[in-house]
Amino acid sequence: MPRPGRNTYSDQKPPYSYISLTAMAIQSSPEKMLPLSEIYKFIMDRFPYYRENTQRWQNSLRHNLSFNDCFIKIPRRPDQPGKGSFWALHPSCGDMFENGSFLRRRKRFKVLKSEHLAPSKPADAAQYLQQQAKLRLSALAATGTHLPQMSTYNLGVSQPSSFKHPFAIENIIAREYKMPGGLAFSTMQPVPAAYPLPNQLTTVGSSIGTGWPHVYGSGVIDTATPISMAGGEYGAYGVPIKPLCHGGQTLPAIPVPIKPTPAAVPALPALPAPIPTILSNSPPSLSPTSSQTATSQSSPATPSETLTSPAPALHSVAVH
DNA sequence: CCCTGTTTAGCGTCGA
DNA sequence: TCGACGCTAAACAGGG
Repeated sequence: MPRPGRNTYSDQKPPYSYISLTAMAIQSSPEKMLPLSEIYKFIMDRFPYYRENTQRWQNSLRHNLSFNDCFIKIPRRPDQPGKGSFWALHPSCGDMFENGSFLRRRKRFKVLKSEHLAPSKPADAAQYLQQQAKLRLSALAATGTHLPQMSTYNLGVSQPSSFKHPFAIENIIAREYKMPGGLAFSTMQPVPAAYPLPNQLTTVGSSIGTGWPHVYGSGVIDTATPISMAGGEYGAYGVPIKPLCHGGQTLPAIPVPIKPTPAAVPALPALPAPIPTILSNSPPSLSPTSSQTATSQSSPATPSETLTSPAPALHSVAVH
């Protein structure tokens, strides 16, 4: 199979499904939620391949957002003009890619139908979620807790502030992005968070999310290309082959899913559920399974089994 | 009008 | 072989 050039994959389809690409984009944002346009932007900035045929893949991507329960829609606040809603990852979509392949999930993520804890009606669900979020936020504020970059969902969960979600920008793109010491995100953020957190942290990922410098174009990527992880040079994009979405129970900041799913409020209530930590800490031993470069199709080039993640996210409903 | 979002359908690939 | 999953196309509705 053709091995993509060293510096560019512009003509090669990245070894990631739209679901994983979308998840990456969402997770790269400080708020853990992005409007559709920003998701497009993220993907196009990062993967030259997707700068073409936009009509095609964007349609597919939209399809995925609507079709997959792992994505939840978060409405804009009235004072936030703009088109479309924000999209976030469902709290329990954690181990979708546990098998290490980002082309094919082991199971499709589906929201649990009989979530006894959750309200039955969508409307109630949204309200419920909002309440939950409020509670957590206020609790957080009260304790002066430093929001560990992730989300309020991590609250209650014994999680060290150093926790880094697999989708965390650190894991995803940190490789080639040398964040200029805590670049403030605020000023460059084109789209205000739907539900800004009190402590909108500005750690690493901050500068990336939406207004991040065109890293790719800036040469950071093409020149770097240092990583040789499974799948080969895709590391150049800084896309973590492994750490991506696995067990992380991260969440969009204060999501208020408006998905028309009847019982669309699964995991949230179960917040205090322990998360299969590990992942984040999983040694960066992205074993260079090298062998073959992922060519989108055919072989997912299962990039490494290194991320031994014993516990298959329990509460994540990988029903299907 | 364009973008966003939903839904349906068909086809190819992969894994059990 | 079959079911699940992913990709693509397309139609349609609603909103800015």
